[in-house]
Amino acid sequence: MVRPKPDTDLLQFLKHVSLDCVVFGFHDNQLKILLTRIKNTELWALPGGFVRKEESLESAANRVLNERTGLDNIFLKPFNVFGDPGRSEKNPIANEIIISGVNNGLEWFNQRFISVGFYALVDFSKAVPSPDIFSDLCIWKNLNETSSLILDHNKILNSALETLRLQVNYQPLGYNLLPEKFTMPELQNLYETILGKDLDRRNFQRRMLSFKILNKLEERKTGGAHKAPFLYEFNLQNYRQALQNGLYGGW
Amino acid sequence: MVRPKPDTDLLQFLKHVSLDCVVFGFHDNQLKILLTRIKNTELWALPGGFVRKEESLESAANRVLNERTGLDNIFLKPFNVFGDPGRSEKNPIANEIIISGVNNGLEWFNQRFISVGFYALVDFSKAVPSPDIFSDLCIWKNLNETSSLILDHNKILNSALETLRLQVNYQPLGYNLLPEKFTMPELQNLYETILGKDLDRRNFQRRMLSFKILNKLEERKTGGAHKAPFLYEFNLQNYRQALQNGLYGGW
DNA sequence: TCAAAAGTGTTTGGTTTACACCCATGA
DNA sequence: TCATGGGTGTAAACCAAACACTTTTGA
Repeated sequence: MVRPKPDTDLLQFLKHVSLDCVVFGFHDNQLKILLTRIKNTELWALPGGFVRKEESLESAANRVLNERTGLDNIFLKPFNVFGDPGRSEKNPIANEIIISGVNNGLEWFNQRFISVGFYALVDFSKAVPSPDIFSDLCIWKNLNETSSLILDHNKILNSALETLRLQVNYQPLGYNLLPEKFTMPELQNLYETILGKDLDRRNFQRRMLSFKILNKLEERKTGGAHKAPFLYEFNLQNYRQALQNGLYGGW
Repeated sequence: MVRPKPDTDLLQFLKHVSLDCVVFGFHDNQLKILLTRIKNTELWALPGGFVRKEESLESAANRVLNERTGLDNIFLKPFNVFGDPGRSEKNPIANEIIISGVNNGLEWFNQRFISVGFYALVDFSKAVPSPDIFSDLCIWKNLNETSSLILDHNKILNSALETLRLQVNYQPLGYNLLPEKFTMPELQNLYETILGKDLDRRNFQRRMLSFKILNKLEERKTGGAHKAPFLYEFNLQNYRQALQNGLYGGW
């Protein structure tokens, strides 16, 4: 097997094209975003990368996310393109590049980039974040801790959030963001967090169950205070089917 | 004023990046798509183009569409990115390029392209289609006449259609696709065409009016057979407001 | 034993659906 | 004059919002 050249050989990538990933996870009743901290700085960025000359965009995104999370077969979708001239000017990574002496690094990062934004949904409990060669840290942040990212990454993040909200009835959010087994309150909390509003506990449950996309398990989630809630899992077959038409309704 | 260099100078554009436009119009109760026919062939393509080095993606799309339709301020949105390796191999335009002797043309068209797909909504009655330098014809086609486009343009078209259907409650489709004054049956027909199913005439009208986004005019549309229907126009202020939350409902 | 979370059920009111009826127009 | 399309109205079915009561649990 031929080992891929290391990422420091920038000539293997398409010029002018990059990708940025907004990786969503859910933990402690909070929507989390995966961020990297650029080496020798306090600056935060979305995980991103470039596209190899013989690689599809989706493969590139998968590769990048695999490197950042250790996961395979991540659920991801392109949601927008960011291509304003000047958007990638003064990229702080360029400084890091100079320091680490990557070949043609400065020239590369001074290009104008058209960046394809992907959003990804991952199981928080399974992801193992790890930084790339430009960063010294890669961790989950709460949404309210993402206020000043580099370049136009806040714009990209907001665009992803907007897409997530619009597609809440058309994408398998719960399936990808929650562990295999979860409780109804956890699922509700996820929806409340994404939609940014409270939902009635009883109506939510009735509605969710009416979709016939959940299997109720015998087990309950013990350990927490208060009454132990039942565990559910997704009925994948019915779920995919139901999403074809959208989980109709305006929450 | 400095005149822009002619399009035959390909070096003024970003490498590896292109854009393809799915332009929708509505006429004779049919959804129409703008297509170009490649010179010296019977091959049809979506209108497309490249991105100047100092130009935003949106400006590039606007420029291309202005050239193809004569219209300014066209409603357009990026809806997807198409970047599979090989998608732009064997581009039939390359032959045309050889014939017309464009500088570096063959090399240019043999690149791998990441193409940004835009969909546009235009008033059929106002657009004046005209071909680009690679085509000898630019005309409206019905959806059912678009079966074998070049490269992956059918895939792009289908993706645009899917987006249109998903966004039917969130985008000002009627406002951009219909003339200023239109009848309720025309509006209904537009929705039926996009959604691909029949709607009840009376319920459609009640619902549309309940959104408060239409001004009913005194005039009626005369000339057709049968009872003359009233004309309406959009109440732009209310329309924009209403679209913020989506025209709730599952048709 | 009590506050807080979770399971289950019911009432109510608005919305959507499925219709019926009348009017206008050109063939 | 009549078939067809358009304007207006209504009853029934359905669904979603609001709310009550009971059960379980750890502090």
